[in-house]
Formats: sequence, structure tokens, C-alpha cells
Amino acid sequence: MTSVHGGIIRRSPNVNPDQVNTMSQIVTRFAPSPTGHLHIGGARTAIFNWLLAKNAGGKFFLRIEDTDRARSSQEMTDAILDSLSWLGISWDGEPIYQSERSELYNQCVEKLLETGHAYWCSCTPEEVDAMREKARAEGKKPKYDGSCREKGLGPGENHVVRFKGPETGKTVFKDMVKGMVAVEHAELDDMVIRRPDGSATYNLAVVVDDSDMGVTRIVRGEDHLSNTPRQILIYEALGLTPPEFGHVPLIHGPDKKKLSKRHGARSVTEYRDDGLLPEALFNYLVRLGWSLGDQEIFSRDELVASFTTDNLSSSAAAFDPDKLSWLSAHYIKEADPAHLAKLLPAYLEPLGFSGVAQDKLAAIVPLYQPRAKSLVEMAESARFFLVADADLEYDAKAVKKILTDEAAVHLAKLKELFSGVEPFTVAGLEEAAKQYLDENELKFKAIAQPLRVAVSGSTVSPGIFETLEVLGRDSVLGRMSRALDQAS
RNA sequence: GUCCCCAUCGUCUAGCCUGGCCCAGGACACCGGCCUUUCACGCCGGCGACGGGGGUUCAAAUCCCCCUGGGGACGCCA
Repeated sequence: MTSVHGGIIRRSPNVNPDQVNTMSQIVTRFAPSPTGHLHIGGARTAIFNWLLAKNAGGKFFLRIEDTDRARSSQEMTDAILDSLSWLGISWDGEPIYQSERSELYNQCVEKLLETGHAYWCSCTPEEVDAMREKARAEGKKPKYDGSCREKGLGPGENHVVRFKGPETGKTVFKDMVKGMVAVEHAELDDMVIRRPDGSATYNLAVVVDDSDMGVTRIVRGEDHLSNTPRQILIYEALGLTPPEFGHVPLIHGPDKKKLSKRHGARSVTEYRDDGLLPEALFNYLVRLGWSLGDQEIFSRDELVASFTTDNLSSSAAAFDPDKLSWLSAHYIKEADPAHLAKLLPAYLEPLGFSGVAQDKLAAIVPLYQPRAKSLVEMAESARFFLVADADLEYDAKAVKKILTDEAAVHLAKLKELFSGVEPFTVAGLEEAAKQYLDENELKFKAIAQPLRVAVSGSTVSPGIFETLEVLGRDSVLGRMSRALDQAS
């Protein structure tokens, strides 16, 4: 009564080459339940499965587990698909909806009934609860006690169908990340596979669907590990070959506790709203629980080329917002400025800036690529570039500290000089400033901060000449005038 | 409670399968320095771990056992 699965050898000797080929095609899937947004745990699972398929040149399917009609919604389904797309994950064919497949499930339940692998049960939920309570009280595993196993009941009011599992022996399988896992059949109880209303339960539907979809490898969260022996038993009873399973540990919060809303159990959408690039989240999630030597940064192509299940970690990982932030900064540095300029308006809008010209943004972006950790941060820092000169707000403390009488003298001179600088570029401005500095035997420090405060309103900005160039002559001169007014 | 899974720096991890090259390597964070025009970037350096106990062995982070700790599952949810 021992069954072993998951080995690599699954070919029978007499199949023809063509068939071997189709059979060896790798098929993976991601099966979210549309009862909430796509969270990072689910996103990581999706990524792993997608990568697995891509690496093998196989297929990656989507299945929407929406059998819980009350809690599922089309809006959530759409949101999940959106998140996947944003991450750059594409799927083969159309998503499959479990809610449309009850007929298939019922056929399989019938087959199980006919072959003696399932039976009707008339026990009420209350009765079953009592059985479980009793077992628990005796220090045993809470289980349905199998009262109806041999009763030979038929369909009837409030009758469910239960799977008739083996009572002895054990199921052993080779998990792609855990290795050999064994569970005694005595630990399992006869699970309900069909409810009184005729609907199928999770374990049955999953098996039927994965088999029907031709899924060959399943990577999923460790919370499904204990379901696996049950599912394997259903595969066997149905005369089907189980796929290979890989159970990745759940992601923990930074405190090693359960992932909570507070620190990371957030949806992919929220990270997008925070101004992360999808590349950063993708890279971070992959590295959380998977590694390839010492490499930290991976392009998508590298990942597709090198991702295998061998390097998946078997121990749980904690979510680290700092490291994610570091990756975000990295990908912003690497990104094409024009691309970022296209993304920026979405983050500028909430700040009250809309319809900013693309070429203007494209000029601003490079100044912030080395400093911004997110697009939100970039948008906020870039504010002073976008406000009208007359609306620029001056930080009182900065004005008091930097725009001294002496600074005002320099600013006045510089303003005159700048009005004639041609071209109005970093090189031209630098040259003009240098000349002024040399003539008056001044250090650059004497004018850097005054200029910065004059044009940005604060003591912080990108390099001053870059800032001046991007601002343009009119703004620079206008703002310098305003600064001189403030100073006096 | 029962069963299953897991255990290297604060965090992500390499190394573990095929013991010696590991008084344990990389990255994030942190600390210090350099660069400098503010803030960042960058560069250099530092701090910092094999959970505990038994074995096996000439030799153990690596193999075995126990303990402890953590997580998950025990649904007519998925």
C-alpha cells in the first residue's frame, strides 16, 4: 500500500517518440482564488511557476479558483490578472474558471463512486464536529471516523460524497523542494469531495483540473503540503499520474512572524502605487527563497535561462523591505530615462501636476535616477522643477541660513552673468561661475548653496548646474530675483 | 493535542547531497572613512552566524540521533 511518485522517470518503454515529446512538455500553472488582491506570496508562486515553464520551453496556464461564489468576484479576477501583467507574467491561452467546470467534477465523482473509491455519507456537519472534538480530546488527530464507509448509502437529502481512502500504508512522494515526504494513511480521513448541493470541493477540483490541463509540475505554498498526499490518492483512484510537486515555505514578516498587512503582506498593486518598478519586485521575490550562487541582480532572461527548482530554499524567508528598496533604487538607476518619464505622470498627478511635457520630464528624470528609491520619491523631489516660478515656496530656515547678505551680493552678480550665458548648459554655466569665482577669489562653496536655495527653495537638489540647465534661463533668472527679494 | 515541514551573520543567502580548500563567502541594513556642491550615487574598510547536546570520523556547518525553537496542516475554505 505504498505509492511513490515524483521521480523523473515516468516513461513507459513502448511509447513512440512523438508521444514522448508531448509527454515531456513541461506544463505549470498558477491558480489564484479571486477573493482578494494578488499578494506577494501569490505573486512569488506565480513567478516560480512561470519561470519553470519558460525555462523548460513549456506552458504556463492560469486557473481561477472561484468555486466560492460568495467571496469571489470578477473585479478581483481582473485585478489579479492586471497585477500579473504588470509583473510581466503572461499566460498561455485563456484563464480557466473552475466555476464553469462542475460537470467535469461530477463525472469524476461518479467514476470514483462506481469504482468503489468513494461513498455516500449521511453524517451531519455537527456529527462530524463531535467526532473531531472527541478525537482531539483523546489527544489524537481530529478526523471523520468513517461511520458511513461501509453503509452502502445512496444519494439523499444532505448526503455528501466522501473519498474512500486507504486505512493502512502510507503515501510517499518526492517533493521538488522538500525531498522525500511521507504521510501515514492513518493520519488522513475520508474527505468530502462533493457537497450536498452537488458542488465539488477543493481537493477534488484541483486534481481533476490539473490533470485535465496536463499540468506536470506544481509549485505552491507550503500550506498545501498536507493536502498533497490526499490529492495523490485521488489521482491514483482516478487512474491518473500525479504531477511533480514543489512546496515553497511561506514568506514571513521582518520579525519572523506571520506576514501581516503592516509589513509586506500587501498587494502587488500597492507596491506599484508606492512607485516600485516591476523589475525590482520581480527580482526581489525571486531571490526570496531562490538563489544562484552569490548573484543578486538578475535580468528576466537570465532568470528564464537559469531558474530551476534545485535552487529553491526549503526554509522560510522573511520579507525585508530594505532590500526591496535597494533593488528598486537599482532598477531606477538602470532604467531608460524616457521610459521613466512615461511612468512618472501617474505619480505626479496626485501631487497636482498633470499634463507635464514629456521632454521636460525626460530632462528631469536623469537627475534623480541616482537618488530616487521609488517613482513616488522621484515625483516628490522633482516638484520644484514643475511649479510656476511665482509659486515656488522657499523654506524659511534655508532662506535664513543660506541667503545671507553676502550671498545676495553673489546672487545679484551671478544673475547678471547668467542672463548672458550662451548656451545655457552645464558647461556654459560652469564656465561663467568659474570665471566669477576666480575673479573674486572665491570658493565654489560660496555660491553653491545660495544658488540652490534660490532656484529650488531648499538646501537639497541635484547637482546645481544640472538643475539650472534643466530649469532653463527664464526660470533661473526669475527665481533668482525672487530669492533676492527674500534675502533683503 | 496530533501529524508534516524547517533550522548558517539582524535580514536574504553561498557552502551541506559528493565530510578536509570554511577559525564560513556574497548581498541588504548598520557603523567608520574617502569622494564632494547640498542630498544622494559611488568607492574603501568594519561589525556580524554554523540553535543546544550526543554520536560517526584522523577530520563535521556538512553524515546520524535526541532536544529546543519556528512554521504549516488538521473544514461540506481555497
